[in-house]
Amino acid sequence: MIDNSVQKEIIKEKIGFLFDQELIHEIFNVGRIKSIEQDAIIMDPGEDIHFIPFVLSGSIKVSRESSDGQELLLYYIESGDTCAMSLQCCMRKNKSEIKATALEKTSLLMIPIDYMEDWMNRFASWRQYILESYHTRMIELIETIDAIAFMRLDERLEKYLKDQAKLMGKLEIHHTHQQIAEDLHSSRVVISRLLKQMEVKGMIKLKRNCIILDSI
Amino acid sequence: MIDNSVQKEIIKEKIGFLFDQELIHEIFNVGRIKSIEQDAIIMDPGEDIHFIPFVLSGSIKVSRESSDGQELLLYYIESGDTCAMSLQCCMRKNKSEIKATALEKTSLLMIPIDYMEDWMNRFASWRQYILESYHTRMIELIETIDAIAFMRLDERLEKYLKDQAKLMGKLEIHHTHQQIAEDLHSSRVVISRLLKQMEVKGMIKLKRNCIILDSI
DNA sequence: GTGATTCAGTTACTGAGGTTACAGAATAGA
DNA sequence: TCTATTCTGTAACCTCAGTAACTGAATCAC
Repeated sequence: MIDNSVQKEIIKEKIGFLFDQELIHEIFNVGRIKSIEQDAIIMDPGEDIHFIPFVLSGSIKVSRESSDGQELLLYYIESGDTCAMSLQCCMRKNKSEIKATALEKTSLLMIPIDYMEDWMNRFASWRQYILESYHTRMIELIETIDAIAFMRLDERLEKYLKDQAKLMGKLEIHHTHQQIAEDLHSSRVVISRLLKQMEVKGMIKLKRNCIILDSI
Repeated sequence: MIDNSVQKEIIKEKIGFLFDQELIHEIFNVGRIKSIEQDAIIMDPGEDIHFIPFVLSGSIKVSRESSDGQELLLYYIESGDTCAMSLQCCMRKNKSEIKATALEKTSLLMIPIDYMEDWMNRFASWRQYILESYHTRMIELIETIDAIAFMRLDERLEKYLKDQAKLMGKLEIHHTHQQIAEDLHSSRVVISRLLKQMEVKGMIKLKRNCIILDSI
């Protein structure tokens, strides 16, 4: 139960406008706040899911892992959003299909899955939110498919850097080439090569652990 | 309105077990049956959506088109299923993001979008169905991402042929190499090359307009 | 049947991106 | 300060898949 008034204010600010008053009260009653450190793994493929996480602050990276441990970034979840995949997984008590990692220090509102079905039946605003959430993720998955199917790696890299900059709200990106290679499911050498080309073209500046964009 | 008793029987058989009696009656009242010829385009990117289609018989191929007209197969919709993408598109009166084509002679039950929100509020079985539909499509999209990100083209081709055979219920696949190339977003020459390799390995037999699988 | 069209087979070539290997720069830790 | 570790740059090489070009086989239209 959330009885800290500061936390209540944060919840109201981040997701309050989405739901009716009654639902907000129930959220206060059953929700828990959880703080996540940067780079902590929130969810892993095959894990059981018992809570629905709402992002109050910070951001989450959702990625897919192949059987032999290779990764691919699917989409980000920002403040006010939830992880649509967990919703139905929860309702069927399924395993997770994806991996979720905190991109920065992140604060989550955790709702036990037992309330999902009840809220689905009682609150139109909840239904609306869940449906929109699903829809947004579908669109983002399709965007990801567009990228890997139709774009060359240099274009995907450029998009990745810009997306990352937008998400974090600054032009410096603090990632190693290795990390970027994993997100794009490529290799470090190739990413270094392409980044160097972008630097020569004057699009970015390269430092150790840091890429500085010219513009978004 | 559906007053043909044969049609009613078909609907009951295909989707009746999913919904309560009252909802079935409403479906009879507002639904229309539409017959689609093989290869007919049911939906195109950018098109307005006014109806939700349920597949009663036949099957539908859903694909994504890039800006310059290249295609990529996303997933199939079989009897008893609906097109999740259209659901939310409808509710927000959005445009389609995808292209849907009939794989064979297909019979659709068309529901005007105006009933969506009302049914969402009134029928738990409808909510359940819609959520499951979204979830299934998400899983399939992720499977598609797995394929294009982690698999080589020869593996994808093999999977494609087997999926196609399962879907149509027979080992002969009546496609030209060109069609397969489009679905997999590759080129005809490459597909011909890989198919020939599969034939040499004894996995398939090749005829004009027809590929015969050894097994599924 | 005959010509036109569509489909499939094949060769030669190209290029994007992955791999291996190594070296030097930056940083952390003692 | 000295050493160990991590990160980046670069070169040489390889492979998968795409492209262009041409051929013959199958099928269609008349």
